[in-house]
Amino acid sequence: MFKKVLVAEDLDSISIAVVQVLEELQVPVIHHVKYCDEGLLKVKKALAEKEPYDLMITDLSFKSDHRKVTLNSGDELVEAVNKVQPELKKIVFSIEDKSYRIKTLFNELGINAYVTKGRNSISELRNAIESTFNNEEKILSSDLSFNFNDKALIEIESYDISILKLLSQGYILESISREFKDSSITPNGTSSIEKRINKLKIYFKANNNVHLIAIAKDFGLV
Amino acid sequence: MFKKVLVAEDLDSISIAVVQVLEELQVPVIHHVKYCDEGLLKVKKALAEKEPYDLMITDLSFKSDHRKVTLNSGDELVEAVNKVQPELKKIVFSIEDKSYRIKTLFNELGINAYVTKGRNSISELRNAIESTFNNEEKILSSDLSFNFNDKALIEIESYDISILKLLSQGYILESISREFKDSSITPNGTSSIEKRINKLKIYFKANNNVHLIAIAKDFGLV
DNA sequence: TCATGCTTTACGGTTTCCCGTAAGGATAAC
DNA sequence: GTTATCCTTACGGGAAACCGTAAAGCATGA
Repeated sequence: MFKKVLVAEDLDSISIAVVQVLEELQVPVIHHVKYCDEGLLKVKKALAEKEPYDLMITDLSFKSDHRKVTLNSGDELVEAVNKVQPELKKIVFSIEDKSYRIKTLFNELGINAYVTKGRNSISELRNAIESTFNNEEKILSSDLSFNFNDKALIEIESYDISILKLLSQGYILESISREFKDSSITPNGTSSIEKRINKLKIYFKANNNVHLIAIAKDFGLV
Repeated sequence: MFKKVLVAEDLDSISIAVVQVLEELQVPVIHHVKYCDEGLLKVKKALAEKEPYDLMITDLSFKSDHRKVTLNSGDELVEAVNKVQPELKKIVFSIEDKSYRIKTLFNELGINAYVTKGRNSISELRNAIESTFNNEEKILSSDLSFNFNDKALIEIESYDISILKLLSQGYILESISREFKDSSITPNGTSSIEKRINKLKIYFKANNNVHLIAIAKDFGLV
C-alpha cells in the first residue's frame, strides 16, 4: 500500500472520513491540509527532503476566507504539483459530477482516479485508492461511468469556453471581439463570434444567450 | 443532552463525522438517513410510536439519483416536518453561506441553528447542538455572523426568483408576462417585469440579462 | 369627495441580439 | 493557374432588450 499520502480538503467534516479510510488501509504517514497553497508547499518540502509523497487525494473546490491564497482550486493545485512532481499519483474526490469537467481532469491534468462524493463514496474511495496503487488507469467511481470516447462534450473547446466566460461576465459581442483582438485570439470578428455562439445555442438547444449561459453554468463549463 | 436525534445527510463522508459528534455528546439514539423522504418517514413513525425525536440535523442539498423522491431538499424536509412535529428542534448543516438563504430558513422555516460546513465546522456543530439544547435562539456559526436586521437581501423574494427562473429557461419578457398572467401572479405587465429585472441588475451589479443570470446561478438563486 | 402618493402599465427611442445572405481570403486539389 | 471549398468577416433587417418618461390604476388619508 502507499507509504505517504497527502489529503487536501477544506471541510473538516469530510477530511475526517478520508483520513479514516487511509488509516484502515494501513497507510503509515498521512498528512492533511486545508488550503491548496499548503498542499503544494508540503509536496515541495517532502521532495526536497527526499521523502516524497506517493499519493495525493484532493478536493476541487475550496472555500475562500480571510486568508490570501494563490491556488484557489484543486485543479490549480494538481497543475502546480505536476510541475514539481509529475509522477505523483493523484485522486480527485469532489462533489462535481459533470462529465466535461472530469474529462479535462484526466486528459489535461493526468489524474489517476476520480471519485464523486455521494451516498457510498467512502467505499468508492477505498476502491479507487487500491486500484490506483495497482496502477490501473482512469478510475471512475461507479455512479458516473460515462463514456470516455463520447465526442459530444470534447468538441467544445477552449475557444467556446472563452466566449461563454466573457458572456457570463456581461460582455456584449463587440466587447468580446475587442477582447479577442487584444489577446490575439482568432477568429475575432463580431460575426464569427456570433456564429460560434449560434452553434453553441443549437448544440445546447438554447433559445437565446441568457438561456445558453444558464445551461453552460449547469454543465459547469463556466 | 438530547435523547434521540435524526441526521439527514446524503454524503456518507460527512455523516460519519456528524454521527461521531453526537456520539461524543453521549446521545443515546442516533438515526441517520440519506434521503429526505426517509427522514420525514422516520419522524412520523417515531411520533406515532410516542418516541419522537428531539433534534434533527439536516443538510440542504441532496444529490438526485435513480431513486424517485418527493422531497428534494432540506428546506422541503423541514417544511414537511414542521407540519407533523412543529416543536422539533432543527439544525441545518450545509455548505451554503448566502445570507438571504439562511435568513429565510430562520424566518420562514423556524430552524434553531445554522452551521456552515467549513474548515472548523465540527466544533461549530458541537457548539450549536449544545446551544440549541440550552434553548438559545437563532444560532449561527461564527464564520457567518451577518446582521439579521440587514434588509438588503431579504428583499429578494419569490417573485424575483420566478422571473430569474423563467429567464434562465430562455423565456423572453413577453412570455414571462403571459406566464404570470396564466398563473395569476401580479404584477405581470412586461414593463413591470422589466423594471423588476432592472432592479435586480442594479442590485447585483449586472450589465445585462446574461450577466444577471450568471450571477444568479452563482448565488444558487436558480 | 378629492387630493396625494405609490404601484403598475404603456409608449418610444436607442442599443444589442438574432439570423440569413453574401463578399473576401486562405488553402488544397486538380 | 484555376477551381472548389472552407473559414472569416461584413452587412442588413427584424426582434428583443434596454432605459427614460409619462399615463393609468389604486389605495390612503384629509
